[in-house]
Amino acid sequence: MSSLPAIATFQPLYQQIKALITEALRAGEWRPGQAIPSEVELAARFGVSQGTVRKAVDALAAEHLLLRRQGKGTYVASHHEAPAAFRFLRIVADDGTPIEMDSTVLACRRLRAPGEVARALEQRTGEQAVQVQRRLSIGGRPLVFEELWLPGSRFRGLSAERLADYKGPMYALFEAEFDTRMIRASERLRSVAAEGAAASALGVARGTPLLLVDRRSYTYQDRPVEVRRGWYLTRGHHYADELS
Amino acid sequence: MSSLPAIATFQPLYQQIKALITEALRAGEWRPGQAIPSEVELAARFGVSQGTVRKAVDALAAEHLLLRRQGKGTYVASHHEAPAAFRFLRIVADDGTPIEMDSTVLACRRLRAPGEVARALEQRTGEQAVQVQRRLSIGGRPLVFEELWLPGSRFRGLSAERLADYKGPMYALFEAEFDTRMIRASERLRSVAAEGAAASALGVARGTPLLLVDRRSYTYQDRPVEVRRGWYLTRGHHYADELS
DNA sequence: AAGTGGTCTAGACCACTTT
DNA sequence: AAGTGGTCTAGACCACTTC
Repeated sequence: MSSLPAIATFQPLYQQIKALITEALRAGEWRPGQAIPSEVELAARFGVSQGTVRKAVDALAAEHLLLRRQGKGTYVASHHEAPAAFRFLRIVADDGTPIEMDSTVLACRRLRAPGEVARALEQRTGEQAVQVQRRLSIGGRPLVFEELWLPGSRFRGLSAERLADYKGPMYALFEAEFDTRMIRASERLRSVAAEGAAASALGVARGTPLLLVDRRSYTYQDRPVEVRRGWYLTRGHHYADELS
Repeated sequence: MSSLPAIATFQPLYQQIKALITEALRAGEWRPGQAIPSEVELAARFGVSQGTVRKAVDALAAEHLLLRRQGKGTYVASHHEAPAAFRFLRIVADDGTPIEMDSTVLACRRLRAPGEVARALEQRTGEQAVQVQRRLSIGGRPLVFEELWLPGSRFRGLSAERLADYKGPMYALFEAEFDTRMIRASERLRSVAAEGAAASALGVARGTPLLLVDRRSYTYQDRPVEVRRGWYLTRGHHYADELS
């Protein structure tokens, strides 16, 4: 006879299993790119049937936390693999050409987080944060200017050099070096006139229309870990979105 | 003994059931807002187990073609209900205020579809199409100017009057009056300078930054049935997107 | 009480991958 | 041959809605 759960905490078994697996992922029990135990093993570990584990894993795969590979096993999703990388890169050439952008790091400073940033990151006001500014170009032509803020505690040791030396998506670096995997993000898009740092970094006249993208990114269990603002030059490229 | 499927048409039973249900939806066997038969009835009709029907219905519910309601039944999704309406309306006030836009129909003409439009709608070039132009305002302040093209054959009888008289989302009208339910859409976003018809409809100076949204909408079985271009004034409002 | 979808189990067999 | 996830079935019971 096991103890009963407290009122209002009833939830289906498979959701409890899902939460346990998510917690193991957050704790780093299995690394991105690695296989997690088989369904049979997980069923034994949690004391439920394979069907229940399957339903939990299905849900996590639908959220892109896990990746199922028939005959091989179930893997922890990673930003080192193409499918994950493109989910967070929505800018696309008008003719469908795959894009390959070069990153130039313009700044990487440790500062006290401004109030708005601290709130978004759920930090105490004035706590340390890392500010990064960079430009993304394609064949020498500037396309994006970005400024992002990260919680200082999570990103100790992040520097302009490490950002510049790293080949591949920034989120892959965060995952590999700072144990921080971006799971989802919410964005707000606006059209604005170029000015200030964005205009000069992109080399366009003030007043040029730019797509302004404000992003908040979250890691496991919906913890916010990045605030990002990007200015996109949408000449020959566009932001792609699927509504369904 | 039933006949064997041809080579390369093997697919899981539940996907075949899913296709059969989709075809019934396309054919209008059950109307938007109505309940479809219960899982037990569908299982009997198709000669499979309830579990297999369940998996097919789960997939269709995940694609928002169906809506499950515990204890009541499974319903055909409808643009007359809030959840569906908001999936295709991504513009949101910065402070989160729910928005209520007034539509002013500026034009509704039957024309020969331009080449690009005809291609997008998979029509023969020169076939008839309906062009609609309208302005969306919020409290008297213009927010969006839109131009959209629909295949003439599907939208016989569509007129400026019917558009103007109808209360509610345009897709609800299309669903109720023209048997055409928009299922999904893909959009391309750019930042552009206001000019021409968009500038005058929105009452802004030429050169004002606008968010340009190009949309293609599809009905059952991925048939394209709408091409739409919208110019959004993003002052106090933004386009919201979730990446996951 | 009866009907609906939601959960959980157990077992069989299939498709794919690796050894 | 052995191990993985993928499909399909059958049956039990639960939660919610309606009569």
